[in-house]
Amino acid sequence: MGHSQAEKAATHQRIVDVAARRFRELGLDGIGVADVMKEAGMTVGGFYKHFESRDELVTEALGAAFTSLDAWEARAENLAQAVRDYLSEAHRDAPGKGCALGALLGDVGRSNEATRDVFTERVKHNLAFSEGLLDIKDPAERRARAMLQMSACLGAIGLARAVSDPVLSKEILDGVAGQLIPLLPGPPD
Amino acid sequence: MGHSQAEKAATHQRIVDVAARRFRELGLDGIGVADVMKEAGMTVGGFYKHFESRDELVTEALGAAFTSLDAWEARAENLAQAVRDYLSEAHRDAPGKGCALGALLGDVGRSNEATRDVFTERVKHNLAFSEGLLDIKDPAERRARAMLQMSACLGAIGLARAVSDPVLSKEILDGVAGQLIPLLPGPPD
DNA sequence: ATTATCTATAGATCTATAGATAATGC
DNA sequence: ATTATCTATAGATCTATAGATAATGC
Repeated sequence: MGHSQAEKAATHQRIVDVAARRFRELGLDGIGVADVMKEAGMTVGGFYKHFESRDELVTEALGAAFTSLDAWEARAENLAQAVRDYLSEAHRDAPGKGCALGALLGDVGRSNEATRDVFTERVKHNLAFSEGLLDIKDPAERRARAMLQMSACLGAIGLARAVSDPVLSKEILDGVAGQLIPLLPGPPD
Repeated sequence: MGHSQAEKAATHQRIVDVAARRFRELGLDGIGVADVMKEAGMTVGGFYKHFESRDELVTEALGAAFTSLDAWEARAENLAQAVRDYLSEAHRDAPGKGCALGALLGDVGRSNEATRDVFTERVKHNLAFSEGLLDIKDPAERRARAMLQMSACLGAIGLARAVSDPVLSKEILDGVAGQLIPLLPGPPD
């Protein structure tokens, strides 16, 4: 108790990291402030010295979930491999460290403006990145193609997580990846 | 009070219909038993003469949301028009009477087995229907194509609802529809 | 007699705050 | 002196149940 500014900053980061993982696993309403604090090694009372409200944690954790995934982008120059990684069983089974767009798509649609703004910025960012890698002349067509790929990946990972039949789940991952990869530029390997 | 069996059946249907609409609008955790009952014109006390638990209402309402949409299928022989209707602003803005796959995709991924089973059956049903309309020889390719279309539609409607920028939202609906429709059989109109 | 519904409430859980405690940092 | 954290709790909300009431239906 009565810790330093440096410790407070580290604590803050721990809270946000726990929330970023748990929100992706359990949904934006799936875990309460007290349990997030407990997992961060704290008790609930300290929470409001770090955040104005639970909503503020949601927006900050969503942003953190996004920036923690910038590593994906570095590897994503190979778009085909990026699609395979995205539509993998490993990603399906680890939403807590996976894509927050896919994990929280539905929740964000029912969230407040601030949360939807954070989400929207990431959608724009990812679309721009994707467009930059596509080998299509017409800008409108290129942008539409990027939107198709994003939509298909988000829908497929959501479906793969939702269906209770593991055979169907794998079929969706592989089937959609198989449909998307031929649409991409670069050497088909 | 002390109403007839016929009235009870009508009441039951009213509860399920309210829940089917509200769950799609607000998420599976977005409305409580008491509020569902109030909107159905009842008080909370009668609920457990109709359902063993809240979870039972969820599975029954999800099933009802699906069967209430069989009307779509009748009109969907024209696949291109079905995609346009699905990826329309009208559908985006009325999740309560729209596709429950799209509205509840994320929620179902975190739900219990019974709920995921109901969802899974509908996914299989819709895939089989879609495959039947596709003009592709190879069965595996035809099935994968149906999965791509479903994934893209679910992802795009989810994105269109999640982003706070209305221009981007419309762009996603139109862009993805524009990418999907040329892949469909039938006269391009 | 049975039961569909109502009012009322127990018990759990969640957000947010109050006040105490023990460190930091001027 | 300030503050980061703790314990404790107020007040709201949610699921589920108990017991009363007024109809149905044998």
